[in-house]
Amino acid sequence: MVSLRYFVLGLLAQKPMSGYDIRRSLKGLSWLISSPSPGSLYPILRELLRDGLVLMEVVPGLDRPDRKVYSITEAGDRALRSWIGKPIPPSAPLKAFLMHLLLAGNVSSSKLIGHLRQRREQVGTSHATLQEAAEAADEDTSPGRQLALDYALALATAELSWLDTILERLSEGPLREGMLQEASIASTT
Amino acid sequence: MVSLRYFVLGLLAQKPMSGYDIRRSLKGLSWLISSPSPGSLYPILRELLRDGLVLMEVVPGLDRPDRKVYSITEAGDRALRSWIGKPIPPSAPLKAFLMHLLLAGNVSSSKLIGHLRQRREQVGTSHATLQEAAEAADEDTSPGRQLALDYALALATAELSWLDTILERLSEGPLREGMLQEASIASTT
DNA sequence: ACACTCATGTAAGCTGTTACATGATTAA
DNA sequence: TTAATCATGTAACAGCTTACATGAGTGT
Repeated sequence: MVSLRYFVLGLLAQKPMSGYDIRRSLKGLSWLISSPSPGSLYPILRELLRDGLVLMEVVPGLDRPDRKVYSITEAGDRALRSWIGKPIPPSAPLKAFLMHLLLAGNVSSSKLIGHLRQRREQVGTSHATLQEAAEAADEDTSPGRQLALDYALALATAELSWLDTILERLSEGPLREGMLQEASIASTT
Repeated sequence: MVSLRYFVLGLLAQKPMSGYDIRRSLKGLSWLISSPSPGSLYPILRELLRDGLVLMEVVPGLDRPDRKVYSITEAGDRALRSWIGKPIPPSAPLKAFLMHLLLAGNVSSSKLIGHLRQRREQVGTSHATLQEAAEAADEDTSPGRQLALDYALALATAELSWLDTILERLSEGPLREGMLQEASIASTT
């Protein structure tokens, strides 16, 4: 469900690329996702091709190996948009959400806001749960547990505040330059 | 490497339990880890038994099904401590780190501090990377990418500040009651 | 001579998941 | 009688990873 598959499709939606190009692209996003090994990327490309979501063209390389350049099809575009529209399960790791954001931000601002709102709710719920657990903790609670709880609570609080800030700004108007860097810096310095 | 395996072992180090008990215990920690399905838990117990890290005793239940109660062995205790002592790879998800913290906090405060310091370094590095990426962003950077970057940056900043606060407090003295709740609240309200 | 980048792939394994299967006891 | 709790497990699959394999060209 995290699906590198769709993330790759999202990259191909921007421009046609070979497997190697994709790996380089993904390395540039290493702050977000650990670059997939060829062992996962190439099979994914074959599946996308098999399912008709991409086309493949062999571009002979002069002085270098041939490249298989993949480009997205209309069906692929539909599949991508449908995937972006789908809600993200609360259990999904943060990275899955960031990947969704990244793709949604390139496609539809209303879907983007929808995702942010949904995330705000999910984090709000888990924040409440954490706070209950923290309040229920007493001197019998193990130190490790107390630490872990406080850690998780601090992060949930920060995430919540970031989401609220961004949602407020987005409700005032569309995404503009300079709107973002300030959000994180202001809320944390 | 995340290893539910060792987390289960850590639970058994506190008191002997049956598979069912463990599942209940883990449900109580659902804010930390999604309770493993029986499909992953029972095979793990069999492995631990096979490797001599736990013992198993069948406790016949009157009026209810028999229970297989597992208890940790000396070898299991050694394996657990050795695991807790191992550094956590930077690529590990946050949850893996929290699990480590939780176990380490119950075992050795020096190892706990070691883990926190190591995490501080790792988050510091990724924070620096994120900040570089954020500074390199210009008006050509896609909105999705800007958002995702800022999101990740805000979280890394919050995590860093929590870690610094806790490490400072721990350097002044051992973990005491009331030391924690304040940490997250102070840094976020 | 050695290592690195370009470029593609396969095989085996790890760590988990979902869904299924079984069967007794207790509460609504 | 229907559902929930107690208690154990299997089978199949998902989504990766690591390590291996191949081969040309370029730089030191």
